[in-house]
Amino acid sequence: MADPTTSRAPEEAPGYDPTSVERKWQDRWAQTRANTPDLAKGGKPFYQLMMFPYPSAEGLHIGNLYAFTGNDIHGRFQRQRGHTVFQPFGYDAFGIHSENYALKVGVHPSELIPRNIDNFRRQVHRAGLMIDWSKELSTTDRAYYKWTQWIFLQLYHRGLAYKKRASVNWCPTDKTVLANEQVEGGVCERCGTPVEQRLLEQWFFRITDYAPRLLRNLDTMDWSSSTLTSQRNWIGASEGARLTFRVGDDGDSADDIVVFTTRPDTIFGATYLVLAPEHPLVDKVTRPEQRKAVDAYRARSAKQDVVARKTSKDKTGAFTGATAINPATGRGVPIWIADYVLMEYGTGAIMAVPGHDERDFEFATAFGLPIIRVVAGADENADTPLEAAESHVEGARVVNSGEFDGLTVADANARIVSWLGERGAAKAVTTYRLHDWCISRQRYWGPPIPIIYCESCGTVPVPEKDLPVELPFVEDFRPDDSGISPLARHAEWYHVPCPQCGKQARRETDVSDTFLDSAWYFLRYPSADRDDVPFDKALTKRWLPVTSYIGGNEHAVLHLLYSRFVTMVLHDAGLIDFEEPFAKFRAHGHIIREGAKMSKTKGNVVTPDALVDEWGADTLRTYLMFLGPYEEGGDFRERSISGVKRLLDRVWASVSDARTAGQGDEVVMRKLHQTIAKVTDDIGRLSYNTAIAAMMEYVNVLRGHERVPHRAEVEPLVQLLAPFAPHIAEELWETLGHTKSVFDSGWPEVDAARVVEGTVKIAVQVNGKLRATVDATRDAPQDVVLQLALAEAGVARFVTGTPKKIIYVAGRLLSIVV
RNA sequence: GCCCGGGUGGCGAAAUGGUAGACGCGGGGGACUUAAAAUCCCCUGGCCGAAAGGCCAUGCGGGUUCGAUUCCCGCCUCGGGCACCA
Repeated sequence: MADPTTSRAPEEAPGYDPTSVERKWQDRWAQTRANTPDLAKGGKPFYQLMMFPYPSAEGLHIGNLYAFTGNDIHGRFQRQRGHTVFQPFGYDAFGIHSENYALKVGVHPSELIPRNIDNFRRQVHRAGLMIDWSKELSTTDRAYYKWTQWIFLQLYHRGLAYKKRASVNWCPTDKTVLANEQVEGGVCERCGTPVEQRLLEQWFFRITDYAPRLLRNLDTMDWSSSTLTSQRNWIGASEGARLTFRVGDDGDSADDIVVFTTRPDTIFGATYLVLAPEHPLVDKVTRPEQRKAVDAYRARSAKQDVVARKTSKDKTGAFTGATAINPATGRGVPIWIADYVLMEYGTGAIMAVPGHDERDFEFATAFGLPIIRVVAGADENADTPLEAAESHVEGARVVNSGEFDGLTVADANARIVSWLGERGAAKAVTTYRLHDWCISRQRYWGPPIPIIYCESCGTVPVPEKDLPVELPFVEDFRPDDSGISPLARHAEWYHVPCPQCGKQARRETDVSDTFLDSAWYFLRYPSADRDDVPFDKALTKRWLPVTSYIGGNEHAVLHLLYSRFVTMVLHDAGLIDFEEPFAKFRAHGHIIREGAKMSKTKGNVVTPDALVDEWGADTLRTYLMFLGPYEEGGDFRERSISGVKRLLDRVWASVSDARTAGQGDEVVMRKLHQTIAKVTDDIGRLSYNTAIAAMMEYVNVLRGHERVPHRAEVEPLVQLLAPFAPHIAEELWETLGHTKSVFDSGWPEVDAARVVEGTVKIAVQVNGKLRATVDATRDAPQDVVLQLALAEAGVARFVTGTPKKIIYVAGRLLSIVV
């Protein structure tokens, strides 16, 4: 870009040069530690948290910058409003992403990650974010993951960490375990090979124990409603009942099959039972003559890959030869196995009601099992034939159900549960869809799980004093066919004396899930420079829970739920005094480009570096926020960035011109105070785009006449602009003769008296159509406005007789109905 | 299939019951300039009309209301998430 200063006459103020202004203020902020608040003493603590990024090799993505800027504006605004604002930054640098990238380029992650972090830090610095760099952290720091392991131990000691055999996603081509996020539509996201299931011993956290609380607290939390909804759906509570069916032709066996259902009212229509193929009772109930068929089916479904299971919903199954007694009808029903029943949900067994469940209907049709109607809609009766499963509830009544016939679904539900309950065959329960959190990763790049296995002592947690269990340097960290972490190949590390008996023992070789790293980083930040504690008690009390957290909704479930869970556990352990980590959470939208998602494969990625070079960080920041409503995202169109640059140029010019002291023009000052009111309100609710538009409007008024602006007209404008464009604001604030930072200058006050207009335009409608506007005082009485309105030819023309009705909204509109 | 968002000028958008299109981009015209850039000013939803003015218009169809982009009912469509959850 041409340097605008060269063409200027010497007596004119120098033009706006973003590069030098931004460098100057970034350096000054660093020198004066301007963004490092005194966490121990600063008044009105305000913890503004942004989601820390995974430091990819590609560098900062424009989407990262969009997220950070939205936080930064809110944080800077709060600071100007008088809060001590803590806005830290860090890196979520462990995990499969780094590892896979390292494998691809052949550089060890321990070398790659610091490099990436340096690049991220540089880019974040250039963006002018108000970061307290004294508390910077990376989850890969020894001083960080030591405490991640400590968190594991806290859960372990409270009985919330346990090991069990569970299936993992296995890619036979890459010979590696895949996280769920790496499986797209049943195939490996890297090579496209169908993913298989493998059974491995894995560590789990008992998050399901906390499901009711995780769900209940949502009702009173100040979070984006979309995020709350996602969490509710993910936890997925279902109200229903456990019903017990006794095995055997006449219910003589000692075995009970317990099913879960949300529709106990339909039990009279339960014509068969289905067990998940891996259900523990399958072996026991299967009759000898059916053994072969059952075993064959179980073998097949165990081997079946994920793709087949996800794409084909055809119903398959096998008959066990056994029957059980329906506790409501007293009749025998056959017991089948089928993979449409999932072992992980409910009890792993269902009562099938083919008349009123689509899946059961398909299965019953395929295998010729009886279908009975037990619910009838308003225009149906007990004998209306069923063409398909009918699941209606509202206005429906129970039929073919003995003494319960004629009851509504809701009534029948309650009555049947208590009726069966008296005989010990039913119990009302709530089932959750949430599963326990599998934290094991058979990988290299993560914090080793701090557990030691000893022949004599069994599973022994690593004593706290021995933390961290350091991640050793392993040259070849490629996962292999064994499904065992590469850490097992490091003999000196792997073999370790038992902390209890001192005998030769071996370490757990799994590392923990990256989501565990990020489930507590907000607790660490205020104490990030402390090595002796995970988080300082006093600082934590003062700074947590997080005051304001703004992040992407892609983390609506996992990260935010895990963070809540870990916080609750630490609360229950008496380590912190709050159980919800984020007092306020807002989900921001996503940025797309020219109507399409930005992605490397589409080749439409824009890089922040190039944009900062060309336009300056202030313009880029402000432009990103101007694109659209922050909570909905925006469409990046580079051509329109010039409008925002023009705003900054005009503000620069106005301040440079403003030499006159005094009151300021009345019309301009009124607009100024209206603008202050709007910008203040808009930033508070993250409506950044309209705040910027309001400032543009004000600048249009300010520069509308051929006149020299007064100081009083521009000074508050600089303060309003500061959160969006911090560098230029500091520079202009200094130009205006201030020695303190604009961020310590406060926030302009609205003078309410100046905001109100003397006369206003009042819209006049006839039968709902706008016919004229009239000028009147804000509080003019209806009669006066009506007279004015009728004097308008455009109104009189349409008002022929006496008006039927008149609606008057003072200061806004007059509506005449004829 | 289920859940959550959207659909408004040429484009990004604003207005959450009260003058639809603020603000910005793009486009057109003009001023300044030898010229260009920059800057500044004016115009810019569609149709009819010389003008005054009128009519139409917020995905589609209904409804409530003096008045609906906004609230209600039914659909179409795009984006995101989940998916045999009993």
